[in-house]
Amino acid sequence: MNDDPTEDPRSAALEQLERFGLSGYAARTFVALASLGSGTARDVSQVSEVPRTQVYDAIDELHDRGLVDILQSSPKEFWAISADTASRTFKNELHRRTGILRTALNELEPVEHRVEQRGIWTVDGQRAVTERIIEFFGNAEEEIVYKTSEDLLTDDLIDGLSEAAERGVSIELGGVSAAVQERIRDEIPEATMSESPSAWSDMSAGRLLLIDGRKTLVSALVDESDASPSNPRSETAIWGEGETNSLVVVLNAIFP
Amino acid sequence: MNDDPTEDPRSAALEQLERFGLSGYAARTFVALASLGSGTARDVSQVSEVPRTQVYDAIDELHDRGLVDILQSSPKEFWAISADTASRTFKNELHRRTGILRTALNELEPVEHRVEQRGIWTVDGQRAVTERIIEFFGNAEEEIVYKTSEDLLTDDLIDGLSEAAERGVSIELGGVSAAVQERIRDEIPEATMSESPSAWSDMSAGRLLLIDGRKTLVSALVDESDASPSNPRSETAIWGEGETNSLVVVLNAIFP
DNA sequence: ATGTTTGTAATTCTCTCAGTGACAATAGGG
DNA sequence: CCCTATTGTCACTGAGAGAATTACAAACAT
Repeated sequence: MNDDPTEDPRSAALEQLERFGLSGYAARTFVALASLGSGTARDVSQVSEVPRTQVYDAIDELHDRGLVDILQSSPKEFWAISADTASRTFKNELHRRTGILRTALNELEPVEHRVEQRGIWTVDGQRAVTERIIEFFGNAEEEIVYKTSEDLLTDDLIDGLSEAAERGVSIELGGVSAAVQERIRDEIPEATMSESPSAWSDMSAGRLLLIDGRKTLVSALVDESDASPSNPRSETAIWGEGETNSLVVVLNAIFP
Repeated sequence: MNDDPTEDPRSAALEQLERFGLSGYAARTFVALASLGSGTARDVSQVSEVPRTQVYDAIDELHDRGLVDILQSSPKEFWAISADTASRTFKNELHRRTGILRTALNELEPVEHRVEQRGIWTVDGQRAVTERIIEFFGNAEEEIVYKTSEDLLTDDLIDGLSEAAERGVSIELGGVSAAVQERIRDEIPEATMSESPSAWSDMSAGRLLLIDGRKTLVSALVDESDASPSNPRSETAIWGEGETNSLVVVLNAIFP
């Protein structure tokens, strides 16, 4: 995946546009028009390497999406909306659609979304692990113990902790340096913090979460074979729920 | 398109998930798991009508996206993240990706994004027309004259006007009732407003925009053949730019 | 009038994904 | 311990979408 849009803007834009549902031709046509400002089918075809006869279909697709305006003349001329307007357009559409998805899924969701006592579940990927932790923060009722490698402590997570604290959940946060402790004390004054607590200091890096003594999650950072410099090394986590869950039992024993 | 997620949540969720890039099987599997909470391949297969043997691939896809966790046992058990977490996950991803797209397109964009003097451009669709108007608001330097059917005056547009007003652009807003005028005066005190100005009152509904005397846009609402109750009747607009542009000349003559 | 450019349409090819079946590994029950 | 049902993996087929090419008529310029 091309994550650095300044390095190869053309292919970065192409990738995103296609993943937003445009056909390959439509994406290439739009990128061509965006760099040209405006032009005819011929112009577009030359810089985009889309067959000229297919430019018209691509333009239809883009016009329907509101990304391109058409000048009815001969030859027809096409005009791409600005970068800012384009990303605004997408953002609006996607915002609307995540809203639809949210309510739809909430309609479907069963009342009890609880999980079995036994068993250890797996989650992979830094983003997914973070999301899962935030979800667990939201379910906490009494106590959160969270020890983390400092660079994994994103704003999302701090927000989640902060909300839990406001509900009256006691927070114990470990692994954070004195400097960051300072910053967090502003947002979550109730939290107790430590720099390198107990057994955790031994672990290379990763996270440990204990909630209400009955739900837990541990993660480790792994160097993958295809580790690219842009892509942060990925994370693997396991979690379990329930008083008798083996993972919960073990971790409760280690971190009293 | 299924726009009302409370009416048929299942198909609404399916549609959105697929448009976010999931395969049909993955989408159906996730919806099944979301209503089940958790279950085995067999369970999923029964409620989703995905062939049991394909559930595993679908789960892989979902696990990679961070939407499903896996219990390594026999039989394997699968667990869907909550509706809120799911929509959060998508929103984050899409936010990130629109950001990439924005910077990539800005890199590509030519310095002069100006359009020819002659020619009349077309835009279709309420959303696209609104976006175009906001874009034009952003380019205004001295004066905006905007007459609109009241129900088309969304918050987006008011924000755009407000920003322009802060830049020192004079605003003349027409077609708004006394009640709405009140509300707007709070946000844009500089604007002058009128209820049904000059020739505009004759037109059924639509919008008229004049910017700095050299750019203009007119729109009309059209009842389409396939007009569904959910889908608002669509809008068609034309616009032109330049002192000598024929549309600009005509409209400047009508609205002095 | 004539040659070129432009827009539309029909056609072929390719690749992804839905859908199906074979088969080995595993679990559970007698 | 053996037998049967279930589970997970793989390989295959077929249908459909989209990429790419060609043919052709209308519009335009000279």
